Amino acid sequence: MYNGKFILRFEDTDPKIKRPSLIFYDSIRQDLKWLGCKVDEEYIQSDRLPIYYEYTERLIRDGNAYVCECPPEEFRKKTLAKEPCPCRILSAAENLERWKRMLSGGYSEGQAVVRVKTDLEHPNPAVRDWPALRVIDTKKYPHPRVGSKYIVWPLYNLAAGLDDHLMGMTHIIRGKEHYTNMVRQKYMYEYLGWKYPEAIHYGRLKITGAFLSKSKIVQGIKEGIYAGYDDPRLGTFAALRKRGITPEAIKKMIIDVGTKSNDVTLSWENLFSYNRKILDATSNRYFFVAGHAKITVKNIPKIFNAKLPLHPEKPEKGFRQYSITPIGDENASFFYVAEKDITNMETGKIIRLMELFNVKIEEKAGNWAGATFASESYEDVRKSKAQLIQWIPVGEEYPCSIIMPDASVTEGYAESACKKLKPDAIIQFERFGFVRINEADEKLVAYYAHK
RNA sequence: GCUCCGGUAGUAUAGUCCGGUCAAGUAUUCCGGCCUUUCGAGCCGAAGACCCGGGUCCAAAUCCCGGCCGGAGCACCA
Repeated sequence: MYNGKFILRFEDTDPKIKRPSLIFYDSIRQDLKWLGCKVDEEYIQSDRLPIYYEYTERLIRDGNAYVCECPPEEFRKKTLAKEPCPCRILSAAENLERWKRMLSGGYSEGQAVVRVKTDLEHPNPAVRDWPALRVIDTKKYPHPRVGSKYIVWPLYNLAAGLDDHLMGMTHIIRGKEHYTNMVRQKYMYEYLGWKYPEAIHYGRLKITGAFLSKSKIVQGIKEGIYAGYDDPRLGTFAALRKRGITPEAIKKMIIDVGTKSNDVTLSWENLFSYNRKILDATSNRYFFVAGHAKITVKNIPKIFNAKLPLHPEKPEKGFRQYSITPIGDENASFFYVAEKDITNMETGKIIRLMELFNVKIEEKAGNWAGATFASESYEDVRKSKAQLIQWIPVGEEYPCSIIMPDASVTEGYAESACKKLKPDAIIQFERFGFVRINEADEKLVAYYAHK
C-alpha cells in the first residue's frame, strides 16, 4: 500500500527462559506465506551477536553504558532512590575492561549485566538504567541455532533497538506492552545520534471465545484437549486456514480494525462476513445432507435428468448431473435428505427437491418419509413458497464428516460429485454453510467455516 | 502502589489533533420488505452509540478539571 519493504526478523535472543524452538522459525514463515505476505528480507538475531557487541562497546567507550555487577535487589534499591549504583560511576576504561571480561567468560550467569545510562530522575523507575545484555550459561542452555557459541546475550531493547535503525525501519508497529521500551530505547538512539522511527502501539487483539494465548494453547495441546495448533477451536492462523477462512478476509479485517491503543475484541461474525463476501462469489455449490435420513418417492412418471449449476450466478462454472430412473411397479426412487428436513415435513404438504421435481409428503416415520410425485415445474410451487430441499439419490451418496467449530463432528452424505474435490477447496453446501475440504478419499472430511 | 495509555450503537470503526457542516458516517448484527430454484448472496427500509459530572465558549463527541471504568508497563522476557 505504501511501497514498503517487509523484513522478517526473528528475535530469538533468550536461549533460557523463552527458549526458541526450531520448528517455530518455519511455521512463522508458513503462516506469512499463506497470508500472502511476501518477505523481502529476513534476519535472525542469533546470527547477529557480533553486531550487538560492536555497538555495546561503543556505548561503553563513550561512557553511555556500563557493566553492572550489582545483584538485582541492590540495584533496584539504588534506582528507586534515584541514586547511581557503584558501577555507574566507574570510568569508561574500567567498564571496557569489565566488558572484555564478560565476553571472555569471566562472569557467570547473573554476575554482570550491561546497562544503558538514562536519566536517574526519570519518573518511571522501569526506565532508569535499563539492562541491555546479560550472561547466559549456554553450556547448560544451548541456543537451538548457535548452541554454546556465545555466553553474552542481548536483551530485547538492545537487539531490537539497534536492528530497527540498522535495518532502516521507518515505522515500528507493535503491541502497547512495548510502550516503555520505546522510552528506554530513545536514550540509546540519542547516544548513537540516531532518529527514532515512528512508533505506534496497538492494544491487544482478542476474538470472542477463542484462545490466542500461546502458553494456554501449548498447554492444551500437551494435555490432549486440542488436536494441534490447527484445532478449530483455536484462533491460530493454522486453525483459521483449516476452517476455510481466507487470508484476504483476515487482511481486510485487520486493516479495518487499524491500530488503536485500546484492546479490541473481534467477533467471529465480522470475520465471517468478510470471508463470506469473498467465498460467496467464488465457491462452488454442492449438496450435503446431515444425518442418514431417507425419502421414498413413488409414481415418478419418467426418467429425470437433473442438471445442477455449480454456482447460481455463474453458469460458466459448469454443472453436475444426476439421472433419476424410477423402478418397480410403483415407479419409485430413493433419496437421502437432511434429517432436519424430514423433521420439518408435514404430511399432505408439497415440497420441492431442488432443481428436480415437487413431491407430496404422504407419511413419516422417524428417519424416513414416503412421498408421491406431484409435478415437475418449479413454477407450480413458486407461489406457494414450498420448501426447497437438497437431495442425494441413493447410490450417489459419498459419506462425509464435517468438523464443526466446536470440534464436534456432523456426519452425513455429500453428493458423489464431491469425489472430484481436492483438499483445500472451499465450497458451499447449500443451506448448510461453507466448508473447506480436508480429505477426499473413501470419505469426505471437511471443516465447517460458517453459514 | 507507582508510570503511562484509552473509553463513540451488540461487535468493530470514522469523526477528536485544528470546537460549528455530527440532532454523529460506515461495516457487521438484529428486525421488516423486495428479489432469488440455498434458510446463501443481492437490493430497499428500520432499530441501535458520543462513560459520568462540572467548567470554558454564541457553540463541545471534540478543549479544561474531577470522578468512574478498562488496558499496559514496573524482568538479567519479548
